Amino acid sequence: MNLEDVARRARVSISTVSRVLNNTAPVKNSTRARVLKVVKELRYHPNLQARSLAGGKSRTLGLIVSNLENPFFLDVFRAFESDAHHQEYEVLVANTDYSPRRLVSSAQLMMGRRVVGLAVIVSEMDPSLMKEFAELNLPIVLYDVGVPAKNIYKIRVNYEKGIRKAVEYLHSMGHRRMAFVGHHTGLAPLLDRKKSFLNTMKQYSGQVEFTPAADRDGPEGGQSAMRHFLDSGFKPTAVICVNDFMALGVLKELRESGLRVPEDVSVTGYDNIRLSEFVHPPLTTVNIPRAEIGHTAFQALVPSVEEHPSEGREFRINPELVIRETTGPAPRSR
Amino acid sequence: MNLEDVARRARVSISTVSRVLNNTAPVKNSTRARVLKVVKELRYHPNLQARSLAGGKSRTLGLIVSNLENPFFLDVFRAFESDAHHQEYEVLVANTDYSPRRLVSSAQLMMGRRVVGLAVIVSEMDPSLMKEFAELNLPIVLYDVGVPAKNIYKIRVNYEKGIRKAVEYLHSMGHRRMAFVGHHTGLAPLLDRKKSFLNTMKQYSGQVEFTPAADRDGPEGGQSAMRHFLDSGFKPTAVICVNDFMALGVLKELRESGLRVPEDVSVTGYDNIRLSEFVHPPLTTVNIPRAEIGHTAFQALVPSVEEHPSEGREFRINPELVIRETTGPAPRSR
DNA sequence: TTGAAAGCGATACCAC
DNA sequence: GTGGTATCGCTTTCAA
Repeated sequence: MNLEDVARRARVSISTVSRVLNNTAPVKNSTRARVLKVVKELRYHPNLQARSLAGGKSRTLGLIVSNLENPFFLDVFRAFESDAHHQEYEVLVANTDYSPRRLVSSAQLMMGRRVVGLAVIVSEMDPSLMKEFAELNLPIVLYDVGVPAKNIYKIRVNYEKGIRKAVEYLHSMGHRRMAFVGHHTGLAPLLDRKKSFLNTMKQYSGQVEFTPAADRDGPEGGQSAMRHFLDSGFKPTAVICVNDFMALGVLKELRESGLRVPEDVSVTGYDNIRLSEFVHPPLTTVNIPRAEIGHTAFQALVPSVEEHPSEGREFRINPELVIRETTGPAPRSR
Repeated sequence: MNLEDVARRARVSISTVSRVLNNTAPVKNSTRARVLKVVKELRYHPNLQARSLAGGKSRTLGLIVSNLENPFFLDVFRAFESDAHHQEYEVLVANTDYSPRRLVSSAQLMMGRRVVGLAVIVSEMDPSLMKEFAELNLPIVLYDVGVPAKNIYKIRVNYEKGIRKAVEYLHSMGHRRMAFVGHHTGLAPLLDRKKSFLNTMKQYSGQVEFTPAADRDGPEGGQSAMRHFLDSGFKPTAVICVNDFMALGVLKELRESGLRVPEDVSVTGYDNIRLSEFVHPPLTTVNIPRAEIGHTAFQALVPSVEEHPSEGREFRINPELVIRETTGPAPRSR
């Protein structure tokens, strides 16, 4: 069903139908009513594809994330989507599961859909895609990764600072044997996080032992990474997790191994997802303002009239340590 | 940039470009190569809106859920999306936050996008929308709600049976004071769940006290509902939650009130989300096969060639009790 | 194997 | 106020 069907039935031209549907020009009240009536009767829904093709616009934004299952990304998505809806934008979401291949195909889908702005909140990357982004004439927001360009706005978290805060805190509590649980260390941003840990630890070289391990993102991955440490014989008194989602699994494995948290082992997460308060014990973590990231991304893509048209091309976040109950003094001995 | 730009540069007609892009007719190898080269150089991405407009098709499916934050829906989504991608379908997701208004607008968006199939996995409903669904000429999958019609496939969970299993189990463990934690009891399917609880309890009338409470979906809602019980003076020995997500909050509130689980209070969830194994103690719950729901929904919308074209118009799920560690014998006294 | 031209369902500009 | 029509970027006959 299309405009013509409605027009015929309402005994007007398609132009008029279009006008009443879009309020794009004055229409006599009686005809407007007639058209509206037919629209309702026919349950007519305008073809949005055709509309944006003809109009040349699209009010559609794209959002690509690495893992929707991880509440971190979900929270960013929700803030972004909420802003978008308030301004009558529609958002297309894509999930990559940390796969560069899927990142590329998602981006291509978005471009094919002619989104008017694209937020890429991922950890993986593809060099050629990056180059394409920079050459594109489309506002883009990049998180964690990416080249600079006039159409590209960046959101960065000073991840290292957060890690350092966690490590220093643990060290001050007497911990001298620490482990790092990460995932996808093949991906640059995630590798950097591991390096942040390693670098920070080197400051204590000689007095502190440390080692990293990696597994899938998620509780299962965290659990299996923790099991790896336990099996390997390296028994840390503190475990630093790359994110809260994995920390959930670390806590479980510890519990099942008969180790108490924080008496025997301290654990820290990263992100401060809401779940981190609902596990037991409540998780010590590093806060990253996910909603703010979502809002900022939206702002960068859709510069509001009131606000200054994005002065800076970059938004930096300083993470804060949130001390709860999974951390405590190092045990006397092991 | 469009087909014409590519065509001009490759010195062929747009028809030819279209042909190589879609493999829709034989093209001389040399010209094909030339076209492909230009496509790459120009970083050309076909306009998908135009494509589906011209083609009349769309390979896009719609999925509407009530609350993506609740892992139940996320799991359904992931299974659905995974199947879709394997068959080169794209999926549009919408989240309603249990709002019938948002359900209607999401559905309208999907219809405007001309999806070729729509899965509606929600608890809220709108009568007029339902009627429209039934009149539509579009395959639709409904979960938990809905009218019958030839284009409508239904997925139903025998929710009551699950509740009954939980209640009977708890009763057999000596529990005589039980509470039910739900959310959005204004919505029919959710109200039904509460009623299931109430009805089941009536069988034990005289010997068992019981009461329901409701709050938002999610851990915070669960916590606040549990606090309500505690404050009200009705101190249940067992708490049955409408879903695992809320149970997370119930566990927390109990812990913070100094009540032990399951020694002082038993708790059951519903859904068997993966997180239910990662909380402490691991949650006793009722399993609902979320992935199966996602797969079934996809199958119903996109009948595969091999399978029989969906014989039944309905798929029923029998939930199973999964006993873990949040349930135990009722305490001697309180 | 390739090109020309007729739609697809809207918007928007130009007349009347 | 309202109608006619070019146009958006593509697919799909139909000819050549």
